Amino acid sequence: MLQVSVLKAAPERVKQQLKKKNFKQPELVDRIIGLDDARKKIQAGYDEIQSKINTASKEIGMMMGKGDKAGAEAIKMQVTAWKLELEPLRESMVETEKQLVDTLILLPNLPADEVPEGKTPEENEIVRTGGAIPVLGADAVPHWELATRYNLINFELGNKITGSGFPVYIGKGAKLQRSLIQFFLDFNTAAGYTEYLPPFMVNAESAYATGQLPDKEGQMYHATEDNLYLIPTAEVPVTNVYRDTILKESDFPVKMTAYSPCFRREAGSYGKEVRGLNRVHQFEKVEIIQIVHPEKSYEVLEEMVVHVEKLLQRLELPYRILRLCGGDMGFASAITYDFEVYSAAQQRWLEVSSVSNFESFQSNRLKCRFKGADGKTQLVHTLNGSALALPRIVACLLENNQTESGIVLPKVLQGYFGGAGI
RNA sequence: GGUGAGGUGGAUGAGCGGCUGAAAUCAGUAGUUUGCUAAACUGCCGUACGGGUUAAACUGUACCGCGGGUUCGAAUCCCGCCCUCACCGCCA
Repeated sequence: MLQVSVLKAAPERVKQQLKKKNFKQPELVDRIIGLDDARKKIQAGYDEIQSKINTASKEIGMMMGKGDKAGAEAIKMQVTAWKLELEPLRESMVETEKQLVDTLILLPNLPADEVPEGKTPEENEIVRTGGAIPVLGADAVPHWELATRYNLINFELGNKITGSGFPVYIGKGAKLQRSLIQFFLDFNTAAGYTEYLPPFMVNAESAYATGQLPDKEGQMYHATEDNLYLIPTAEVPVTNVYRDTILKESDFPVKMTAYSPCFRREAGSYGKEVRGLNRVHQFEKVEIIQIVHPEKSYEVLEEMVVHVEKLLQRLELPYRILRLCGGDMGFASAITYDFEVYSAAQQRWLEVSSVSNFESFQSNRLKCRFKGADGKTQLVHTLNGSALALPRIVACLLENNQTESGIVLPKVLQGYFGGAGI
């Protein structure tokens, strides 16, 4: 959620920025400013009357103490009259405030200056690429066939137990998952991230604070009996560690990493987009999160991008880093870098990580602030990224490293896996 | 699932209709002092939205889990909800 003060400081510039994000109702900016002004005016009137009532009530107390019953009664009459004036003001204040928040919540975060213009994924900017795209033999097959051939993943079994999009990992397939998780967590903690193992379900308050509610309600599985949501990413529980807190500058940077399964309903997908591991309802992911001083967030963003890049290099996978264009970015993000790895058998790029700076958009709802050197509290900046999401990494590892005699794993995984390949 | 207790500022915890935005202690912070380590003493130390100021000072309102109610006046009384803890039952 944006701060009203940001809109007020430069409404026209905000509208321009919203346009870049492909937001269709820039007029809401003026509406919000109007509502805020109205709210202030109403509150000023309300406060004034309330102040008179408070003063009068104290007088009554003193008169009663002195035994001046008649005097007290006279003031009581006056207070009753004021209270009648107060009621409509209170109603319109609550109503205006509700409208203000309801409208403000519709505005996406503003894109950073370096975010490219554009509306579709085709307009994303390729920042750099790395690794070599392997040349596969004519008999190369996609990962879902390899998974079956070596009995690593059973998709049909998942259908039986739960439903489509819930793959069952078996034997070496399961161990590969565990190896990757272990490797990622080790790599992240070595870089100074503190490991968390968070709850995999969250309450509505937490889901709201990180922005999953109300925007993406349909995306999450909801256990209605207990009103809890299955997390779509570890970002939700882990970022909420710092909900309603005021940090000191010396607490920066807060660096957290967490493994979790992620649950996503992913309505509306179809065809080869969802084949095999390309898109599933439950998958494993290791997330990195930082909470930092606002002046440092872009520096930290670069650091996180390099960190994720190193992971891909260690895995020896061909990758590319995209800077998303305004129209393709997420609602809460000020800038996002997507990481894609090349799936050699499917001959397409698959997204495996997304690193974003939310600036103060998330911390505003999260109420995560810090007290600066000047003694003023202000909002922190939050950033997060996947490091990494497993399914598509597994897809590429299988496809790109397939040989006639089996699948060769990158060196970095061999120790974790307990073998050179499958 | 049953029974009981309770939710107060960063923490512990007092207050149980007006003198309480809230004692005290601890932590934090600024300073004084003693030769260091350390201790003692003194001041400061909640958040949000307003007014005010170059900036402060100062000042209005709200907030003692959340939402209602009673009252001239509520942290304090009443109702509903949420949550936590303890014991019992069940269970990994």
